[in-house]
Amino acid sequence: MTTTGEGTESELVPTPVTKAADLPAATVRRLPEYLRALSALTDAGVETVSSETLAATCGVNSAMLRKDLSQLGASGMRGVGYNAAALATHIAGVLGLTDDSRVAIIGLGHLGQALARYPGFSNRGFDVVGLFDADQGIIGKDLDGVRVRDVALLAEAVRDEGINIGVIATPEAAAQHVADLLVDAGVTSILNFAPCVLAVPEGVAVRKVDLAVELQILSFHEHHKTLGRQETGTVK
Amino acid sequence: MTTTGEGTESELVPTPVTKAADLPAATVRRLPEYLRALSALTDAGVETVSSETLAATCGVNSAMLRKDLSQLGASGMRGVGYNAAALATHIAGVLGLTDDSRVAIIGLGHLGQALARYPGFSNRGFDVVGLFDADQGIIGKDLDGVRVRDVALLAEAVRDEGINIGVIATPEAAAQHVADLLVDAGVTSILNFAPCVLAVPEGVAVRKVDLAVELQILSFHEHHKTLGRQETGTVK
DNA sequence: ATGTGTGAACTGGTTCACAGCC
DNA sequence: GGCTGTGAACCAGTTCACACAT
Repeated sequence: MTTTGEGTESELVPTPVTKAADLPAATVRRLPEYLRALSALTDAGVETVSSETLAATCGVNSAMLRKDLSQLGASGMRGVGYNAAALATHIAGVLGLTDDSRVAIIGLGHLGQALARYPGFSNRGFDVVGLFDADQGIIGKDLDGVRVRDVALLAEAVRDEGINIGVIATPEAAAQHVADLLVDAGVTSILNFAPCVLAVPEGVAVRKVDLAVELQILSFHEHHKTLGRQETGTVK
Repeated sequence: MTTTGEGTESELVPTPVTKAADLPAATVRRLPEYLRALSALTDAGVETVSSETLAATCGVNSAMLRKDLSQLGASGMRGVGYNAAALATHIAGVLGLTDDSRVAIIGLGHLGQALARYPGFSNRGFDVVGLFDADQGIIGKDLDGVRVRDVALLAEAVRDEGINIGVIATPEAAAQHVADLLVDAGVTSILNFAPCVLAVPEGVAVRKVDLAVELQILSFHEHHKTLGRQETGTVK
């Protein structure tokens, strides 16, 4: 079974480790936002940024930002702030973005095609190297330079092309099967857009994005605003 | 059913209130998943379901499910379980799905077009009645029976067509402007796909979906898995 | 016997407030 | 002065375990 991480190599090292082994999940969720804000700042020529300023642009509390950053071994200068460029590099390193991840998208309906062409992926360190579908009408089609292949070739491609993230954009009915294919081929990170819960073995990370769920949550707030008085429903 | 009609505050009322006024955010997030699982069950002919079973299909702890349900005034029968159909109806009522929400999508690039045609919206009680863009090359185009209009007509349409949810699928640069338009037109629920933090007044609910962020979170886990095992761990 | 409903314990996450360094 | 780093207080969310209804 998937060996549960056992990085015994650096246990004796006495230094304040830069290693970000087990960050709280809540912290990890916020890192990409920090990174994006920092990129915007450095692009604008900013060199140093205070936790107060950065937190404001990310919509979070400054104390939380500082705690998050200290948890990953990043450090600012007291009285000054953080070096924006260095901090961005550090966060990118913690997130493992230094070498591009190789992504396969399975299911090239409207959503899958949109994902395949989504500039935010390539812009932020993700190479979409594989597109797969079961529909002969789509197989062979070229999307921004990547040809759609038969899903039967998925396992081979995962091995040969070092794909390490699978994005499932199939209909619900096919999602679990595709997940099984990915897992069998050795993929341990899956992003699932199908509206269903996937069963995967331990050690495989699955994140689910259900577009309709987001609308339903908004619907709840909308519904309860219109019930009686208005409510401060500003959620994140 | 769902007598959630009264909008009056009920602090003095001694009865076990059916009111789902301020549900914990964590509970609200899970309701759509419960609803989806229940729909699947009723479609399969199931009449009664235990918290244990339902929780398993939703991937949550059964005690949490029971607590969630009791918090919205739903009730099962001790020793038996929950009536699947009645529970589904009740949750739908709490989420405000009894009358379809009217959705506008702004920005019809690849992602916006995919959203416009996403079957999960109409299937789950959302009417996409408005499509808007600023690009003359897209305005006028017909997407599954809905014509793309000039974003200049957005405010008018919001008022005339009772649009109450806005979905922003524009590039980052336009997102805040569109959000302002929506807010000015009276929309208080926004789903934002642009990778930026929107500034909105109190009382406006914004949910953000950043597709790249999800990949970055997966990247983190992937990165830290491979710190322990350096070869791609194709373990079965 | 079975499975809900819920107080109580627990875990994780956020905010506060201030000591310490620049 | 200004701002980071962090213990302590606080709060939300989750799990446990069991009384109680059917």
